[in-house]
Parts: sequence; structure tokens; C-alpha cells
Amino acid sequence: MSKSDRTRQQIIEKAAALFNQRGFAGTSMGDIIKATGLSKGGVYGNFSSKEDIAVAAFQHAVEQVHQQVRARTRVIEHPIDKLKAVVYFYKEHAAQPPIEGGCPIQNTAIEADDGNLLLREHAIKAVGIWHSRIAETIKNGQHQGQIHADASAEDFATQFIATLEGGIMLAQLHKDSHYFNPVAQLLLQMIEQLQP
Amino acid sequence: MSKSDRTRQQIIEKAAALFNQRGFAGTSMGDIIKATGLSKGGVYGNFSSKEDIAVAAFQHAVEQVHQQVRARTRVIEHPIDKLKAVVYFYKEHAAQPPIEGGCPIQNTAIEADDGNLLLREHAIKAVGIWHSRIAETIKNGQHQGQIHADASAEDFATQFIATLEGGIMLAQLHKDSHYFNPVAQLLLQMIEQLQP
DNA sequence: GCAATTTCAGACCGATCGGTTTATTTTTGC
DNA sequence: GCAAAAATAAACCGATCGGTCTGAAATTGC
Repeated sequence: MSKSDRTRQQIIEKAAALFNQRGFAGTSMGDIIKATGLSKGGVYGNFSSKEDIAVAAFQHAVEQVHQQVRARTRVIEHPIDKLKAVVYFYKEHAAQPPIEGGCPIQNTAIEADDGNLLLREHAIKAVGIWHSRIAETIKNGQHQGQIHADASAEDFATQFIATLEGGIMLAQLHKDSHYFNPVAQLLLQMIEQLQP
Repeated sequence: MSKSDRTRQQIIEKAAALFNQRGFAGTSMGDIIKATGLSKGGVYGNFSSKEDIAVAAFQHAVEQVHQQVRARTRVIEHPIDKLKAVVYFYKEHAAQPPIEGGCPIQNTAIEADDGNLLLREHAIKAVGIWHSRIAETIKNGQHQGQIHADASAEDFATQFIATLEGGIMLAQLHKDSHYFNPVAQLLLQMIEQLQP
């Protein structure tokens, strides 16, 4: 790992937290410079623009969350339990998420939906990947007879993501994970109903 | 209505759309000046700061949405049908909302949850009022025997708001109201289950 | 361990930021 | 219709914006 690689990684990590809390427009290059302790040259030597940093930071943040969720779900085989474990994870982290500031997909989606095209594309892609993973879990369960056959994997995935994200929004706004509890309860009910 | 009142209203309306699409940090005073056709003096003669405009614009946007929802639900008496009408309203407007840029509560909540204290307070208050209205509808229905007595009005309201907002987020991100459909379907199921 | 290369500090750029001030125009009450 | 008051235009302010550039310092391959 070269010197530049390490610097680059440091910028990405600091920037991920800043962008996730303050947004793209709300974070200045000065903020990133202050947070990293680097100079303008040090930052622009590794990235070509603020947008370039934001994209890398977003991907890092999404990957970070994914890794943590995956660490909890990988060992679980039954799809019903797997999905429940995802809910438990978010219940624990609704107010103290892996990256400070909440769900990076949510934050980026809402800031970029009417603005930055590149960030919006990345948010869409991230939602798509997440959606596919959930739908795939459902479909696997259906093939194994663990989930009833006439459930719509795609619809469930959309409902699951929407409800989860709404719950995170409420918990983040109030800085209180209790607001996530009724949402978690609903998600668990939805998962139960997938049983054959 | 004085001249200044009319100017103030014009600023609020234009600013509401701008802030809702680009966010507080993403909207400049220059943007507001350009949108209204006024000058710096014309704007600062009616508001003391950008934050001051943002608060007024947020309240206007929330009220605007509320009025439109209320116009559809007021005539409906049965609480189950009333709640369903809310879902239908958002289904129609998930991608073309009353104020361009999506749900003002959501946009403000997510930008302000780690930043602007004043805007965050207003977002919390708006969520609280909305939550109370839904919970009150449920409780009324329970007194009338139209909704089964052991449903938690507060929990339902939280679940309803979270799911709805998550659906709006997906529809806004993709600029496609179809993403709201499975979410609407889930909300209608949730409402059905309130029946005695 | 030295030379070629990469990486970084910091001055610098024009543009724009939110906000103030002053002077002029427009509205208002009578 | 006129004088007092209110409202607005536009120049102006220092600070900060994202980004560039140059030279010095640190890293790298050999």
C-alpha cells in the first residue's frame, strides 16, 4: 500500500463521515482539509474534485454498512432468520449507525434526487444492489420451500427498504432509537408473513 | 394585504420550492433573488436571514401539503377510509408532490438532523403534529368501534409515517411513482388490519 | 544511497457566499 | 395630491467557496 493509497483512504474515511452528516453542499473542501490535517495540495493530489471525493466516500460508506450487516447475517442460513437479523442490526444502529449521520444511501438519495446527477446515479445503483440482495434471499427461500411461493420477492424488497429507511429517518431526526422500535416490529411481522 | 405581505409571500413560495429541491445548504440567496426577480434589499427587507426564509418556507410547504391531503380526507368519516385516502393521495403525488422536490418534512429532517438546530426543531414539530393527527384518527375510530381496541394508535402512526416516507424517498430518487406502489399496497394492508 | 518520481504544503485565483448600507422609488394615510 | 413612511435596487463588504500552481519534501525503485 503506497503512501498515496494511505492518504487517499484517510481522506475517504474522514470525508464519508462529513458528507453523511452535512451533505454534499454542506461540506466544504475546507472541512475536509481540517478533518484530515492535510493541505489543498494533499487532497487535490489524490482526487480531482469535491464530487470525486464524494463518490468515493459514498461507496466507502455503503460498503462499510454492508460489511457490518453481512457479518451478522452470513452465518444464518434460514432466509426468515436472515432477514430478521437485518432488522435487529438496524434496531441496534438506528441512532448510532456505522457511519455517523445515518444511512448514506438515504442521505445521498434525498440530497441528490433533484441535484447532483452523478451522486444520484450512485444512490440508485446502491438501492438496486440492496434490493436485489433481499429479493434473491426471498427467491432462494422459495426454492427451498422456506418461504411461501406466491409472495412477491420484488415487492417485499421494496417494502422492506422503504419501511426500514423511514424508521432510520425518524430515529435520526429525534436522535433516539426508540422511534425505530415500532418500525422494527412491523418489519418482523412482514417477515413472519413470508412463512409458508 | 400590504405590498410587503405580497412580496413576503412571493419569496416564501419561490424559496419553498428551491429549498425543497436543493436543500438549505444547496440554495443560495442568489438563487432566491433570481427566482423572485427581486434584489438583495427586497429580500432582506422582509426577512432577516437565509435561515429565517428557510423556516417560513418550510412551514409554508408543510401547510401546503397538509391542506391538499385534508381536502381529500375531510369529507370521509370512517377512519379506515380516511387513512386509505391518505395513501391514495400520496400514491398519486409520490413523484409529483405538491411542492417540487418531495416531502418537505423528509428533506428537512434528513438535512437538519446533524446540522441546523432551528430547522431540526421545526421538522420534529411537524412530524409530531402529523403523528398526533394519525393517532387521533385511530383513537376516535376505537371509541366508535370502527377500529379494534387493542391496536396501538401511537405505534401505528409511527409505522405509517415511516413506511410512507420511505416510499416517497424511493419514488423521488427514481423519479418514478411506480416505486411507491408496493409501499402503498403494504400501507393499505396495515390499514385493513385495524378493522375490528 | 542516490536519482527519478511522487506527494504534499501553501500561496494564489476569480467567483460567489451571506449580509449591510445608502439612496431612490413606491406605497400609504390623510 | 402631498408628506411621511415603507419597500426596494444596487453598490459594497469581508469571508469563504472550489480549484490551480509552484516549489519543497518525502517516497520510491534500483
